[in-house]
Amino acid sequence: MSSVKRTSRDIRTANRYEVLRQIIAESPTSRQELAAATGLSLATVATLVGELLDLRLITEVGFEDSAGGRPRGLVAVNTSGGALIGVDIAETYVRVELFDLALNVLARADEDMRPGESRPEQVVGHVAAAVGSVVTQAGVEGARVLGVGVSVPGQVDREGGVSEYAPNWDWHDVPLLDLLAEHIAYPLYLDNPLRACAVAELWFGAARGRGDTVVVNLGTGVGAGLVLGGGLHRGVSNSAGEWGHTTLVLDGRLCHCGNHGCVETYVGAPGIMLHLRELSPQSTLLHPEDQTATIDALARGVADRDPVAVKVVRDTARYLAAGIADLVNLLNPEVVVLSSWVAATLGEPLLTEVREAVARHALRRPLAAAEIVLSPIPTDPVCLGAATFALEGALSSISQRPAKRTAPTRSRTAPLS
Amino acid sequence: MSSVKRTSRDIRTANRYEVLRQIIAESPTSRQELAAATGLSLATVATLVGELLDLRLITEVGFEDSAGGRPRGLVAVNTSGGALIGVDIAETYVRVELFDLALNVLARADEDMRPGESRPEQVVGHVAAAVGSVVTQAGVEGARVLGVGVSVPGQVDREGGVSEYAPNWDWHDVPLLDLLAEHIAYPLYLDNPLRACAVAELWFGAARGRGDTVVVNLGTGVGAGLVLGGGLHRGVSNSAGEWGHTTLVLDGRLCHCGNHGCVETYVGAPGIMLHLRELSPQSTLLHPEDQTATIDALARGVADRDPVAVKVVRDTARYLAAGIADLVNLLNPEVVVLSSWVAATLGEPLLTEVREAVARHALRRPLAAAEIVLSPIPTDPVCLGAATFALEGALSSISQRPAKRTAPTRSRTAPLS
DNA sequence: GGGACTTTATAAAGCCCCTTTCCTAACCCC
DNA sequence: GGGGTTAGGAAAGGGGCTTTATAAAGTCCC
Repeated sequence: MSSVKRTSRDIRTANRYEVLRQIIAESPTSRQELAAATGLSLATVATLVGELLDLRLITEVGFEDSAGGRPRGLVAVNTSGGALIGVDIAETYVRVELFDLALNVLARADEDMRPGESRPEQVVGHVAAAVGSVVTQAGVEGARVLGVGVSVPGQVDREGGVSEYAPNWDWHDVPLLDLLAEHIAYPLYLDNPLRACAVAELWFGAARGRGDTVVVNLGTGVGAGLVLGGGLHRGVSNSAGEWGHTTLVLDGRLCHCGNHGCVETYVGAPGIMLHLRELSPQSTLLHPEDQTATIDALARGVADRDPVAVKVVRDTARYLAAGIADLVNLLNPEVVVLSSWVAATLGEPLLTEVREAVARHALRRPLAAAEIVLSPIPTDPVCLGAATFALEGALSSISQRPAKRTAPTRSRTAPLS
Repeated sequence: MSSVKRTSRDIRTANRYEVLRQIIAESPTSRQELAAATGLSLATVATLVGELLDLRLITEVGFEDSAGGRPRGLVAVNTSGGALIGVDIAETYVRVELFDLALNVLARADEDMRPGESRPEQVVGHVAAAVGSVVTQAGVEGARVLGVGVSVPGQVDREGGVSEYAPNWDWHDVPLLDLLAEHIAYPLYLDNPLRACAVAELWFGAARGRGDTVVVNLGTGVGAGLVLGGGLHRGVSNSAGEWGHTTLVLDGRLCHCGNHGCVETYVGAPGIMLHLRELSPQSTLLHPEDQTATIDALARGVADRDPVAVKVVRDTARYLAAGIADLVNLLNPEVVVLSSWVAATLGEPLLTEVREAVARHALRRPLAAAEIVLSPIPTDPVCLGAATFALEGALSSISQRPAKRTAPTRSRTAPLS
């Protein structure tokens, strides 16, 4: 057989996700509202809510006022019913956040990594320390940590928990989860930041309750997470979404991937800095060794109508829009989300320019269907997405039958005669 | 709710497709083989085979020799159990093919359209004439025609049967199926050639039994059909796959879509001709008014090691490969199929060059997973795909309960107290 | 030629989903 | 406190798939 075997169980899992998503999004809510929002029958919603109650993921929190008639029972996320941890391993830092079940950040730990620290053991050490730290800070008991999602750049084998290739450290087939498991006792889940951001948007962001979505990630690196058909599109070897190395300019700038003119070299933070330097080598906006400071300065510059800043952002938006228009034509998504720190920092001015430029490039019909937005997620989307992987893991590992409290009542009748 | 609601019925439909696909692919086959090939249980396969037998789509054709044990019953496509018609409406011609249920071509009719003939009524007239012709030629009774699939270029609303936008004739919102229904009494299905080719590959070609596939269409126009997650990816407004207008060269050749440097202007037949003319304006390969003749001549030229032809094909392959590499990185498919007449005509030499050039551009991991092949479909893939839409339509409209042909033979034993 | 063994195909039963229907519970208002 | 109204749960029903049992149809061998 070819593609994954679909079974009725997948429907159940998807519905369970959907209901929980809805509850998290709108926290005191009633079964009626859930049924309306998900399109499921009241009975199904009731059983799913029952499951989630049994798992202590949600609790009953009173009743709605009624104007004649039995009042609706309200359920809400049981914020103290568990904790989820998201780990964002990046090139220069490790960030770990601990969330309650409403996905509020309860604790955060950042560890900087010096340029030399590229051995897996060193990275694992930082992660373990930070995870220990957030658990202590938040004061949760270990037993309540439902899982730890880990995001590591590059190519990932999620089932095996292996970082197959991490370009920044030249890792090859590092069994990251096994190494982490020696220090961390909670269930571990591995994936990469592109997919973490995408799943964060799917659960809590601009893709929630919408159709096909492209999550465009603008950070130091660039990539796209694809939410197609209601779920993450992973491709056949879990490496879909490598959009950063799409050729944008034939024979353009040299990229570290070896090709020329990749999207990433124009709209990634280093590419933006390069453009700024080319335009105005002496610009006060430029902080040569600090991407974050430079992008921050650019954003302020745009607000102050600094012509250089405006031009840099506009040019960046045009490059970006050329790429996004191609995505819109190819995939015909309902939503395109601009995510990650560069997008968050440059914000509305970037968005406006991108919208205009995409409108000039894309075909009419797919364009009409596509809405381009900034990510509405206020915190670090990678940590949030990583934690979401842990949440999904915890939810999908419910398979034990409800235990059917059958006393041993001579179940199988003896053969009569 | 957002994306399509999935129900257990969809599973059944998918399984029915899968079983029939398998039977068509390997025609006398047994239930055992089907179960092994599809991963379904024997019982499920048996019921599905029963359904297909009831529908007269397949028949029992004897038994396998056995070496001890009951021999396996063999089933095969019931070629004479029905006919399917595929209609390929293109810019300059209408081609109609009539297929038996094994998807062999039984009859074909081509109608040329003069440049002036762009009114929907004129096109509909040609289609109706050609459909009538193939039915007569093949000598099938009308009642045995299960459906007619129609492919029309551009943007299509398949539910409504409307051609929302056809660039070559500047059609807007033409209710094509309604117009056709006045002349054609069979069930009608509408879509566009990109998706027709993709679905042809999914059922009968390189995507059968494989994972995610990109079908790259090289004809006068260029586009991509996406087979993701075991089914056609349509996007949110059924216009996914518009890959021909992806920007390949910033500020490159002007495209009729209004942009510059679209893939289509380089690897579509007119683009290839333009390149040939630029390289060698007096080339004997060039047939200024005839795309087909020129591409044929190019193919022969490559076989004869004509340096101009070789260079044109190599350059075309490089442009094409740059685009394909981006698709491979973005979608991480298992298969990339080169389809349509330009790909079929240029054949192996093009494929070889494309493979090499993609290998230079794509990232290692997605590249390793992707196999690039020529379409193995020997006939017109658009007609075949269109007919496949009709087949899918006929199959999915089975909802009537099997009627339980219980002769009153007291089958159910009376309760023996 | 008839048992023994093997293999296939169908029937029955069980489990998992989801939905519809019915009924009780809970609340408002008069 | 009763009538009207709405919520929520239990039961029944329908569709799907699988496992297990049984019937059917062969081969092989004595």
